[in-house]
Amino acid sequence: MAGETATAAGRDFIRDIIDADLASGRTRQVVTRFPPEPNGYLHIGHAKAIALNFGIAQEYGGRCHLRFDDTNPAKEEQEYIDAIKRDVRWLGYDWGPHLYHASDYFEQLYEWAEHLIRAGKAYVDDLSPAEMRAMRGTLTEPGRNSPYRERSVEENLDLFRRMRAGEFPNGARVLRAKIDIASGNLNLRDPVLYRILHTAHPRTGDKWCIYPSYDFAHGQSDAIEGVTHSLCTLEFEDHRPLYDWLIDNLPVPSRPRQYEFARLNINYTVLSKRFLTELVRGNHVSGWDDPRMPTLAGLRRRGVPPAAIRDFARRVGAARANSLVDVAMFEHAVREHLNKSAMRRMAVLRPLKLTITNYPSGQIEELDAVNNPEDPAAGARRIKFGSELYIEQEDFSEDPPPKFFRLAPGREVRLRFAYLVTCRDVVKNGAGEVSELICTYDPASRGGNAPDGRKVRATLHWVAAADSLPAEIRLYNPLFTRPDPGAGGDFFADLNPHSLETLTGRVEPALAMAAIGDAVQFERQGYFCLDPDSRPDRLVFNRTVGLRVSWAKARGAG
RNA sequence: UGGGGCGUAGCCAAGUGGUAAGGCAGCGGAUUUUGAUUCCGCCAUACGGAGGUUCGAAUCCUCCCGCCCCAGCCA
Repeated sequence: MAGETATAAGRDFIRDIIDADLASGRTRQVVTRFPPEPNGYLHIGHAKAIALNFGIAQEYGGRCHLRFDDTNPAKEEQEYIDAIKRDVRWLGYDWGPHLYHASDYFEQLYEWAEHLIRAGKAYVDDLSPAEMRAMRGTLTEPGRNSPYRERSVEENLDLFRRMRAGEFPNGARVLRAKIDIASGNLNLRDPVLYRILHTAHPRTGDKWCIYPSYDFAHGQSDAIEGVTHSLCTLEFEDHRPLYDWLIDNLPVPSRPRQYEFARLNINYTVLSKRFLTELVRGNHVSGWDDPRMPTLAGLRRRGVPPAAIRDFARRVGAARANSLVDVAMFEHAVREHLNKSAMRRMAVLRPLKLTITNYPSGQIEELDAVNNPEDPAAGARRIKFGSELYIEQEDFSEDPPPKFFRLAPGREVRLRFAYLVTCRDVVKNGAGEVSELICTYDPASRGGNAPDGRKVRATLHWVAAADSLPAEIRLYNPLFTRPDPGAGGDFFADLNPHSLETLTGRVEPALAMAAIGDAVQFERQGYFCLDPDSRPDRLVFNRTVGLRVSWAKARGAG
């Protein structure tokens, strides 16, 4: 992507392999593919794989295909196909005309299955799933050959064709590769190539009632498409011998190679489709796009820029060691991108009234406020100031602890872009809580500086009572309370009950013009974006990520 | 106990026989009308451990330890 960090593209063992393949002439043009199964939404772990595959294709002037691995109609849905395409595009990648489905190749795969049968390298097995499991052996004991293993080519062909014709019920028979039932690699113990599944397929409808297994579909699809480097995660490592066996024994048009890298893990969240699906189905979150979810849909709604995700993927790199990345690294990438682009606005999350007694009651004046100190081109805006304002509750302390620089009785601070004010009195409600601050201001400090040059330790954000809008503010915290959710045995017990905090704050009027998804920085608070739940009379903002708070640690708070 | 992998700082991660990149986090300091940003500095005599080869080893050899994956007609 243009504009990506100037740092050199990450080096990794995959790029080293490609360099060598290019140098030796084994590869002319690099072709990769991202092969999701449409049985759930994409998450940031997939983003790593997407960035790797599409990124490599871009760097080497090759191409990357989007291919749906739709070989199991029992689990796959059109909704997921649509969502995946939307998310990959949003991430910033384009597969051009190269949109494929494993189901596009069903006829060819079927023919190759017969080819294997004719070559005496595949057979129809009548064993039940339970029998097959019992005869497969264990991790330490070899399996035993199926009694159907030596059927004739003619009988296998006949049976396989009748499987296709729908003559048998689900589970009655399968087609198996004849490899080595005693192999130490369980994937080579006569793996299933085809199973009977009387289920309609999202794309092929009722045309098929037998479907190829992942192993039989994946490598052959790669070969059909001319994929040169088939990148997948570590758990498929044991499948590589099978991948190669099939390629070696079939008249495929090209010779793809599989390489495995470690999947992404991030602490305080979960990156497994199964668990994410459970969170959605169990209503632990509002949906796949709940901003607390690590899904691309959730991150988008939360306000994370796609470029930040790409950058994060690049920083994390691709290697073969299992790892658990600190979510702080992700947040850093998000802040880095938003800092440069987000307009600054003032918003008070937990309002505390502040009245300036020596400011002419009813008077309103306009002050200049820069939109983004990081980007002069972003210009400035006018904000209204009056005698009645709101500041942040946490910006006042009646009995300030050491190192607390903000407002306190008798203390003077600056109101950003406005004036220096001094707290003269504190008003409390019946419960003894501070409900209002009585202050005076220095008329000579307009803009925020006193003519005599005196300094203040703090600058507070604020909003004018009469010129601000109420808004719902949603603060998101980690979805889980422990860095490794589920490691204690119960994944749901680790859910963070405070992962969502909803507040009603007040924001400056300029925010009414925001569009859904627009990123803004609420000064001194963090980056926020307008949520789709917003209505003209009820703005709703999501906190994408907070600003760094170095002083919070000093006082032992979070 | 079978097969396949992986161990470099708190977290990622380069390194491929010549004397440990970079990022995140952290810690100092400068600047600052966001306790933000930015900037400067610090942060592995050490590469899971023990032997060995070599003038020289994170890199080669041997043994040991630890962790991950595999027994779906899921992907």
